[in-house]
Amino acid sequence: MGIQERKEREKERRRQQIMVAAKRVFSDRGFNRATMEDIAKEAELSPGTLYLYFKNKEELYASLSLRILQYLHIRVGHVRDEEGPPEKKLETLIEAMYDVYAFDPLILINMFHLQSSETLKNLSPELLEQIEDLSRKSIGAISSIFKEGIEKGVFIDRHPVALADIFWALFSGVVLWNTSKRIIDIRKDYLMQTLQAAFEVFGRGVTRNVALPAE
Amino acid sequence: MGIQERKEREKERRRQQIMVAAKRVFSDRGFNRATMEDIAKEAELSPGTLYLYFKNKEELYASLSLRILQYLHIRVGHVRDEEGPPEKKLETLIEAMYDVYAFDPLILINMFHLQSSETLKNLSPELLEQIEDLSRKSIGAISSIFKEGIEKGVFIDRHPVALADIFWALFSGVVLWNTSKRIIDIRKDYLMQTLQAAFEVFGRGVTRNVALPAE
Amino acid sequence: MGIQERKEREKERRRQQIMVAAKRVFSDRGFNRATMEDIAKEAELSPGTLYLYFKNKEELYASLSLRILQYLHIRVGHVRDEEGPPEKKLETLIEAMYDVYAFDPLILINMFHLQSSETLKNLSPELLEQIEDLSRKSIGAISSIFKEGIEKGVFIDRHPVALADIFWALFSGVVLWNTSKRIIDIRKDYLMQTLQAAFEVFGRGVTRNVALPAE
Amino acid sequence: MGIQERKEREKERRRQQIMVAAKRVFSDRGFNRATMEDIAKEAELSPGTLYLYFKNKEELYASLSLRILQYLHIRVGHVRDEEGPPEKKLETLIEAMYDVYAFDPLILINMFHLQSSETLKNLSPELLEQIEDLSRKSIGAISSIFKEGIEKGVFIDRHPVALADIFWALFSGVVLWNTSKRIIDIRKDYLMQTLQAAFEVFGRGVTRNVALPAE
DNA sequence: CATGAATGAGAGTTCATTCAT
DNA sequence: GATGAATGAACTCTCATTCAT
Repeated sequence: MGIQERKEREKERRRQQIMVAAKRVFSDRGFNRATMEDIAKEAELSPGTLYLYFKNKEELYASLSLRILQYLHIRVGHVRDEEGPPEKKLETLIEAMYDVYAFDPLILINMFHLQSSETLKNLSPELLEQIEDLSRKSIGAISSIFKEGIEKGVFIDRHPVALADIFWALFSGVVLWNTSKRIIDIRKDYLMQTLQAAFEVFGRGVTRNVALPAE
Repeated sequence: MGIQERKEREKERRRQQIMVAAKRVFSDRGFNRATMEDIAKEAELSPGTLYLYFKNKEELYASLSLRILQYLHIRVGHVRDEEGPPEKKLETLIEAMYDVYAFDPLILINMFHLQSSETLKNLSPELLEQIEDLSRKSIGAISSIFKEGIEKGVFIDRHPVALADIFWALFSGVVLWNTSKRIIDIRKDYLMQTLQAAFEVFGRGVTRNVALPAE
Repeated sequence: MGIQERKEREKERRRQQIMVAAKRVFSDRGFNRATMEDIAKEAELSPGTLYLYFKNKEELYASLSLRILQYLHIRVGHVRDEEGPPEKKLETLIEAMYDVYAFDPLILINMFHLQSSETLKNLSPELLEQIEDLSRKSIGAISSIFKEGIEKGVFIDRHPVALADIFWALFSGVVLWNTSKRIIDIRKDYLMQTLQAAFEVFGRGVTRNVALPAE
Repeated sequence: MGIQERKEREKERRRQQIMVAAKRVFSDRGFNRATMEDIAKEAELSPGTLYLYFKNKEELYASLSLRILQYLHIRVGHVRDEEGPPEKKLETLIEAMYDVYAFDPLILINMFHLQSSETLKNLSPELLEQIEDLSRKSIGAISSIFKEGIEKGVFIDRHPVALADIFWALFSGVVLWNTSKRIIDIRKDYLMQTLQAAFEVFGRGVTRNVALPAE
């Protein structure tokens, strides 16, 4: 058993090693321009080995997203389950988003690309299922937060899933649009300011309150 | 002169014909899986002809975005220049977004993909310049609207460009996230509802008002 | 008839116009990298027009050689037919070579390339026949000069055609090798000195004389 | 170590295998008409494999020349370094040329084509450097031979490099011109006789001697 | 398990040539 | 005769993937 376990651990380590390399290469060159050989070199492995751990290039790419989705899932789960008023939870949720971004910015952007792309259609059913599952659960958890807020009269009475979608769309939209602007003008990076303002606007917009705090 | 003109018109028609075909194929298969031969077949032309009108595949892809960017630019310009209070202008701006979406949903999604992708880096300088220019001007026009609103005390006092970025990011984020959800579950399309709610939240969030309308 | 003639002349003028353009483009870019469109642009004509005057690209290329071959043929013919001792004729022959080179260096190099290349195999029988004919006649004329010299005891008793071949090979070899050296080191061009020395060596080598002039 | 060595050897064998096939195909069809697929088929390999050993078609073509250049370099080096009077060295040098020709006639002709062609300009700097280097050294060695002969009063007092150029130009010119004649009239091949006569003429021409042997 | 040489289908692109105008 | 847009075959080259070692 001990041997079994060690082998398992080693196998997992290898996977991580590959994913770390893949992340770097995909981030550098983008999905198309990155070759499996590039990744193999970066991981100091042979191309063949990559295929022992990942079915193909697309799955390797998608696998990167999985980790961050898991992290997202855990974090929003915690936010949903914590004690406190909805306003507070929204605040914590926003903080979670910053952490999700900080967890791995490049992979996050990778994932947003993936989400809205052709690649999604060509994944193996199992992997697609995992991605869907984590996405659904995360959106579900966010929805719950808004649902609670609506029920407590704190948030405006819109479909909780819609609010969750909007929240997520705003987050991903700002990150992507910022990336795009930086491609054009590499010097300026206003992501944090823009995200902060975006969440502020969202908070104000979703909050029902008559007596808004003086902005 | 008549001949010259006719030729010009025909040339433009050919371009359109190719772009229509390209749009279909790119939307169907995505950028990578779409081949120039696919597009040529769809356009009932030979592969070589495509290259008489577009320098390469990426430029053809990017050219699709240009038309919608021009439309966007015109629409937001009008909104900025029209008479009326900022609240009204925001409403018109939101309507413009619906129209931009309706103008060509597939191309719009194409464009959002383009914005946040490696492809952007590989365009010809001229085309990139055009895209940048229209983007900058459009964001600039949206900024002006918010600036006016801030100065008149209607909108919260945040950097107008940040508000414009947020507005645009929200729009693109919702459209992309919706697309993503539909890949997973093809049956449901809540785009319009979600967009509406998103703009409502944004409107509420950006409006300074003491006395918010009962939602 | 006058009209007929004028048309003929104009047609010939067009041909020349194209050949002038072709020469420039072929010299600049080499056979492969030169495109028919390049040549058409250089000639300020349309690609289609080129095909009214030349069957295809290879024939256009080969046609360039024909003019210089004709010039060569005329010049060596004159040398053969002139009065004077063989030594003098060899001198005049050498002068003719300089003139052939000066007649059009680029085309001459073109022709040497053509001679020893795949292209030769793919010409139309008529054109090939013309080239062969002029080559044969020119080599024939040179042979005659040597034959005469041999018979008069001035030149060494080797097969006159062999001597002609050697003479021509030396000339083309020096020109080609010089071209090659200039590709590598563009600054130095010792063609004239080398040619002069080459012909001197040849002259000394082919002359039977017991009493060689002190060199 | 044994394994390493075996792999090295096998790799070299593969390269040879490809070069042998390439030689055949290039000789048959010439550079342009030969396709990489042709060569791959001839080598009983897949097109992709060719690119594991050669960067592109031009480099494969040029690589053929390298071997013969190396052989040339070695042979002329030996001639230069051997003991004996200059006349004897020239004789040995001429013998070396026959051997160079015999070493691989097709490749030699290939190389002469390469030397005087556009292809040369498009090689990778490293390969070009190698070719240049070997050419320079070989011409240098030949020059040394002539230099010695001049100093000893055996050869006429011309620039040794010029004499080397002439010698090489004569050799390549005769080989190329013979090839050309054989394209036209495939039956007759007087190469050996012509070469012999050419070298004889050259020897006589370059030798200073007052008392030439009766020819 | 790991390797990495080999694969080979397939891509984008070019360009000599044609032909309706 | 001249045009030049259109053709489409053919090319080089890439790279995800496989499999014998």
